[in-house]
Amino acid sequence: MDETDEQRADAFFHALSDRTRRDILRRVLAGEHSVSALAAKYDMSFAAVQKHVAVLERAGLLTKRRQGREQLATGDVQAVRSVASMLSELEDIWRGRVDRIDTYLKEN
Amino acid sequence: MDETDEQRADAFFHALSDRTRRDILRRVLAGEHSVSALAAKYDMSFAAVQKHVAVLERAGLLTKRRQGREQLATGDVQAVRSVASMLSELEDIWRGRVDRIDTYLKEN
DNA sequence: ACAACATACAACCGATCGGTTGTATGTTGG
DNA sequence: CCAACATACAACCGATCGGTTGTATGTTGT
Repeated sequence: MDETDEQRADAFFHALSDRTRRDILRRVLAGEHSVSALAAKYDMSFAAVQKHVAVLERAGLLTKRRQGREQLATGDVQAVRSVASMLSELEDIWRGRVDRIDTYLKEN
Repeated sequence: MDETDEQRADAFFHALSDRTRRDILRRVLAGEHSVSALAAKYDMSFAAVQKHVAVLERAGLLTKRRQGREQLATGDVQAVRSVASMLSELEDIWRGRVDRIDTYLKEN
């Protein structure tokens, strides 16, 4: 967990901390959706949904590809897995199965 | 993912979205620490650290037990695992291995 | 060509966040 | 007993968040 990883973790967990964004992520993991198609599903403005998509994109949890006038969003399962691996690291710490404790907790 | 689970997810991911809180969680997963012992590790006020501990506690990521005048905090690895299982669910959606799609995405 | 559509982004607003200081309450060691 | 310690919590502050409306820019179908 270096500085860069901590920044990625900040972005990941922040992006996942909002219900609407988690719901959007589920949809785009199931398949490509345009931003407007996503916006149509929620009781909020297009701009609000567009910003949620942007947050997920900045965190690396989805990518967009342009097709004509639409922007198609797809969930990035590898990013989801790297969040999962951050949690595994926590589990490893709990198990005491940490190779170099000092990198995780600069003691004491 | 019912309403209650969504609330838990909100609390989990919000709690994990802060660096200091993730660091505290690592420490208390490795072993019990009093709130003051934790506070001593960070360049911020005791009150700030106490609030971080409270956020982790409200999310269920740690529990406290009183011993004399100290409050000893321990990380709850089961809570960490239930966050991991929320991510597995996302992976399942990506794989198309979702039993009841409608419960995840009330289409269309 | 051009009207309608899809997207992006800025400005703004109230609410929440992460930090501070100060105060109150309980616990303990000498 | 009481001074020092450990914790909790309220009030406050600037920054960020999640939402809004409005505007600009590109793309498309007819």
